[in-house]
Amino acid sequence: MYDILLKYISEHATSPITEEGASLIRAAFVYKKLRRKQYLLQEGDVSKYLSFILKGAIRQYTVNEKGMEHIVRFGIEGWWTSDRESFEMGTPSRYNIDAWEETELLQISREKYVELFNTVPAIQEMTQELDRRGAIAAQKRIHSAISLTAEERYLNLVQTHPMFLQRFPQNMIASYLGISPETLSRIRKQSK
Amino acid sequence: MYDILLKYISEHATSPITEEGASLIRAAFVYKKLRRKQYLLQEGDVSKYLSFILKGAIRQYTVNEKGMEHIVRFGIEGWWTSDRESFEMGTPSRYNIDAWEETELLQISREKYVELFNTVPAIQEMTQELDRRGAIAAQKRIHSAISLTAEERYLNLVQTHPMFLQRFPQNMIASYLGISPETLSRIRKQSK
DNA sequence: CTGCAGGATTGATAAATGTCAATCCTTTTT
DNA sequence: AAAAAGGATTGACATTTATCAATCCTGCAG
Repeated sequence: MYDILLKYISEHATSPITEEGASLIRAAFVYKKLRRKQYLLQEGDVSKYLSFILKGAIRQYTVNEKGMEHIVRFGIEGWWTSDRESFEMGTPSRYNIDAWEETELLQISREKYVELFNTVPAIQEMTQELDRRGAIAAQKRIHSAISLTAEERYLNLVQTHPMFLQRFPQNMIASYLGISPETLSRIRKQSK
Repeated sequence: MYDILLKYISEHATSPITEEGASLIRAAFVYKKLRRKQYLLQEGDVSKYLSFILKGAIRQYTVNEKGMEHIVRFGIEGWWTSDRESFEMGTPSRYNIDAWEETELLQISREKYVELFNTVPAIQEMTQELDRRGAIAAQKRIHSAISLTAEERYLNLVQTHPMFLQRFPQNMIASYLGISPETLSRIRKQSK
């Protein structure tokens, strides 16, 4: 179970994980299983853990006054999830995170993460690598949101994250793109 | 001149900068001045430097086939600029960065940055802090783009970055918000 | 099988936003 | 002081996208 995580870390770090590092990692992460629709985080709560997704699919979203959901992030196996602001600052989150598919996680608390960060070089390197990729991806998504039409954003998603289309229903894809489900349906028909 | 940078770094790091660290920093950063409208980076070029803005105002944007500009980022004194993807990967950038006001920078190359990162703890800490803040800010901007109306996005900008409104013309603010200048003009009239 | 629940699609219509062209300001240049 | 340039505003109109309501699917629970 931890092998998947250890493999992931070493693939995203430059230095290898020592046997001791591996033990520390195994000791710090706790396994958790979520059923479909189960919350990992609810608005108003503090995001206590950073979770590595072993299997399954989750979404992070807000709910506005009118009850409309807006998905800011999807996650599937091999991705991490948490509300970073809440996790790092200890403040209540404005987001919900829940499982769309039955999901298995490995979770670590902030304290243990900081500890690992300072004792296991591969963890530090992986963090930097993920920050880098995250920053680049965020920039692209912002650019897409402000400069493309609904159809272009959809076609872009098909190119960049086709797996999302397999794993999440269309109404969630629409929410992620910032358009209504009806508009997405029409775009898809249009695009043959 | 370097004092502004050193002060900035120490304010965003936990460990203090040693005298030796300060010398290394001074040796690594090079001063550069841009006139109004001068490019710091042009689409197709590689972003060779990470720049700290001492004074002035810049924007990072794309130009599409129709010649329309879309601003993804503003920068003023105390902010950093570069196209991160291009800077880190050495790939040609899709963005332009140019000076809106006359601007003074301190620039560092990737090689020197990596070197500083590995020898000056405060640089490493500052980088982590900036990544954290950048990730949180990016998340908020994505959320704003997919879930708010044009008017709400504008009012949100007024709250979060009022200085942008002072420093950049309205057509650039509109571009940053992903709306047309006419729409922004009408929103502002509307909002009394 | 049958019925239902969760989505997806479709049509009609409304609302938001973009586009184009004219005009109005201001500030800078000559 | 006049002219030019860069923005901002306004009106008319076009286009995109949202909203609402009615079906339509399709998989699965009884």
